[in-house]
Amino acid sequence: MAEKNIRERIKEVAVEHFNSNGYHGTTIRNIAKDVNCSLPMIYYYYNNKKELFDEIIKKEYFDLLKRQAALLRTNSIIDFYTKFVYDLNFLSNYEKKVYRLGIKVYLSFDGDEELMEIMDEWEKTILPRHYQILKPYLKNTDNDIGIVRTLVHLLETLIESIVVKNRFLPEEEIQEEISIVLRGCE
Amino acid sequence: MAEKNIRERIKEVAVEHFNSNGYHGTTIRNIAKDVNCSLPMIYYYYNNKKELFDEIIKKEYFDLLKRQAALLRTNSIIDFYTKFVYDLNFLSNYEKKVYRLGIKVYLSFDGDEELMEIMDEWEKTILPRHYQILKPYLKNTDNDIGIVRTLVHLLETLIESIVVKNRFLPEEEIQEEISIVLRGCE
DNA sequence: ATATACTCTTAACGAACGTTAGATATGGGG
DNA sequence: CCCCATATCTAACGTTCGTTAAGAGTATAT
Repeated sequence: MAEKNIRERIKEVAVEHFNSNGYHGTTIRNIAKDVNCSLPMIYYYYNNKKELFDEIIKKEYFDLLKRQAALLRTNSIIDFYTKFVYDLNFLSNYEKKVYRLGIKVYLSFDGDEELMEIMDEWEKTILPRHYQILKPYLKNTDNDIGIVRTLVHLLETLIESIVVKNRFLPEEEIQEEISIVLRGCE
Repeated sequence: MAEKNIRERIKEVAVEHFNSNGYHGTTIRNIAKDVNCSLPMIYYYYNNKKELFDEIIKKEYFDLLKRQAALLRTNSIIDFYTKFVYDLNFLSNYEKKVYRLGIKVYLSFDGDEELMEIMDEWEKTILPRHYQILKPYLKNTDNDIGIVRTLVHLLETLIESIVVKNRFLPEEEIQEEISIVLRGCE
């Protein structure tokens, strides 16, 4: 047993490498080098390269999404979404990279078809979920769904800015943009 | 000389492969196989793999962006942006793949640092350009820049939906979302 | 007809890859 | 003290990769 659980160390380093170089650009040798262990050590904990990648997406990424979705609601809907996005700024580097990797698979820039299908299933839940959250604040006009869709689209770009492009988004900017879309609500 | 300019055929097939498998997942051998030519043929027209990738991004992708930016303006600003996005639905498959590949590099999911820098330069021009376009329609309130930023963010997601996720976005949906952000303008 | 320039091929190079076989170290239970 | 399971290593396997050397086929110009 090394200083830290080696299995976890491997996963952490793997996230880094998959993130920077993609699935095919990442080599088991380089991961081993950064973990400071021998090459077959990785095969001791993971059956193969794909299994390592899969665990990151299926466990780490989706755990992160669920943790995020369980955020408590504040009394203002605009504040809620602002906080939702703003807090992403303060994810750990590891979490940000897992998130980034997930988005990469979500956009089918990496991973395989099996992972893509899992992502598609998740995507279908997004709109209804936010519709439920926003429902009490909507004014029952005929473009309610349009507002939800627009907000979700905006959120997607904001998340990408923070997580994928690694920018820091100030709270006021986030609030301003969300307010523009939700203008009239609440 | 083959049926078509072989150099162009190679580029077309390369776009396909880089798109599906990323830079590292793409092999010169597989490109050659799909082009129906021998492997060194590719080295006859391109010095190496990276040069082939670079030409696609530096020439094809940016040519596409410039062609797109040169769109004529209609009299309504909402119609202008709606058309801007809606027309993406009808890009050729080749153009869509080039676009997708460009976005992949833009999000630094592929490519190298040199290409990333070129992208960063381009990105800096985006906000000012749209501010110029929107200027006559803005009401000189203190969140003018916020509206421009929100619109650009929304456009980004819409473009991604069509080009990256390969969805078809109906004109009404696009118009609805843009209207929500530009609500009050014009 | 012969030389020259362009187009394209077969065959191979060395390097790097994912993966595995087999041995060694380590540490607790009988 | 020895046994056995777990943890880790060195060394190698076969495959595939990017790239190139060397030359064959073909058309044009002299």
